[in-house]
Amino acid sequence: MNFTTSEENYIKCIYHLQQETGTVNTNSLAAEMHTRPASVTDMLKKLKAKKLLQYERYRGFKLNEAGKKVALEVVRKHRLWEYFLVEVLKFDWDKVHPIAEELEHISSDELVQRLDKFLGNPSFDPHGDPIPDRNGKIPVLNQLNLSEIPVKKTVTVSSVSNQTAQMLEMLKHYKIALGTQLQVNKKFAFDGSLEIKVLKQSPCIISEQVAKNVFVHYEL
Amino acid sequence: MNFTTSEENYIKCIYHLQQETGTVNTNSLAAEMHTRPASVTDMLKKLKAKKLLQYERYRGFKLNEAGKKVALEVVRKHRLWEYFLVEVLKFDWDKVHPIAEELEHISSDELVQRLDKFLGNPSFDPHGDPIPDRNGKIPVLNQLNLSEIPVKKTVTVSSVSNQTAQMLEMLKHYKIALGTQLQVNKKFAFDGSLEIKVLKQSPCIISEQVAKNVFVHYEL
DNA sequence: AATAAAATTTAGACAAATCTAAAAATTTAA
DNA sequence: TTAAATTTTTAGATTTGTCTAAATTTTATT
Ligand SMILES: [Mn+2]
Ligand SMILES: [Mn+2]
Ligand SMILES: [Mn+2]
Ligand SMILES: [Mn+2]
Repeated sequence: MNFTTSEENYIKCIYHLQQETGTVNTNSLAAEMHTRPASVTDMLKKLKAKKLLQYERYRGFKLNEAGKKVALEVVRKHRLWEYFLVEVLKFDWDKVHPIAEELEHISSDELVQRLDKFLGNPSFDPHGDPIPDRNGKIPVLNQLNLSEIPVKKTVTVSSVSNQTAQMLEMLKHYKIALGTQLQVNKKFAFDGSLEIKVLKQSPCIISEQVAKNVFVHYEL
Repeated sequence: MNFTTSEENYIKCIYHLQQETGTVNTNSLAAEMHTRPASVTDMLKKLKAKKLLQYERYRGFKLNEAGKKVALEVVRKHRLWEYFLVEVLKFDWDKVHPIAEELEHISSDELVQRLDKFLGNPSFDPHGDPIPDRNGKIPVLNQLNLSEIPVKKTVTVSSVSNQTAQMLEMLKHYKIALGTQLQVNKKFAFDGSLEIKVLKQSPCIISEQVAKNVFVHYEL
């Protein structure tokens, strides 16, 4: 089966939303897609006709197995292209999303296979998000939230959940990127802020809001 | 100004046709685009409204300077991506056209700049066609048709004008690719066929029809 | 349980890109 | 120089994806 760019964007968006909430509703999908609820309803009918999702009117919806498979293929392409843009073409990691949003719709399967191979079958994209393999299998990483780790423990930044330009700009300022090693010096109970020490940088303070969006891993 | 995929495909196609014939007519464009004359007329109105071409109804049409500029940008992207697919991802040269036909519509200017730089600012695509530079300037190569070169002169294959799958399959069989060095041993007046000797291969005979589509260059 | 509020869908419209069939203009040829 | 053939355009539909405004259904609140 073949899908339009618009269908693929909806499918991917539904996939991300249902990862968090199980079942998805019309308004939140409309908000996420920057479109109108009526447009969402129209598209839901098409995707249901193509047997990609469970959907009863007024009842919410979620992708079935066929839908998830399509979503994972698009996610795979998106993240492989992001990896390419950052690692090969040397883009900053906060500039690649909109370009990958276009590249993910290029249809050739062989292109994806060869790109994957050329890149060395990477497991994570430049934002630390896992790249599904050709079978849709997603690598798991035992990761913790930065706000929850013990002090004085050296950890490695593995992903960032808020990927807005504002957030990424802020992380760039702190010189925090994926793979950056750091430790928490002190936790302030008053507002949940943290003093952290990034390797080779002087200590600095980050808000709880930032910390909540940074995930790290460390050896046990 | 921003253009749709469909507009870009029409513009590119008009560009190629007017290179040969000066001014283009509705039916030949429809044939080349695998569409109907009525659809061409519809698109011509849009492109004229966007001031990309000279067009009076029933009178034929051609791109103006603005239109040529757009065409050259699309051609540049197409050929850069083909170069990428062959040289970086190791696709066979006869497989890349349909993929580049999609990739050429990715809109980011910075992507094109970085891709060009990463590839080493190549001047010719895998089919030997020149790649316009960022200003739309096209490199010229002093080339001759294979059917016209003197015997026993070593020449280098520089481009192939018929790029159908059938032609490329045939050239692959003969082990002729861009950059291949060869010489003509003998010319047969009867049917215009040639005995050629490809470097490191034993001599073989090619038809006049094939030779007419192969262009070569050599030092004077 | 009745009513108000919120969420969702339907109805109807529009733009882009395509098509077929018919009309109009141009070119060719008797 | 008319008539025939060819080319091109117009008229009117269709599909996809979107929208606004109105209607419907569900959920929350008195
Ligand atoms: Mn996208
Ligand atoms: Mn990403
Ligand atoms: Mn194209
Ligand atoms: Mn080419």
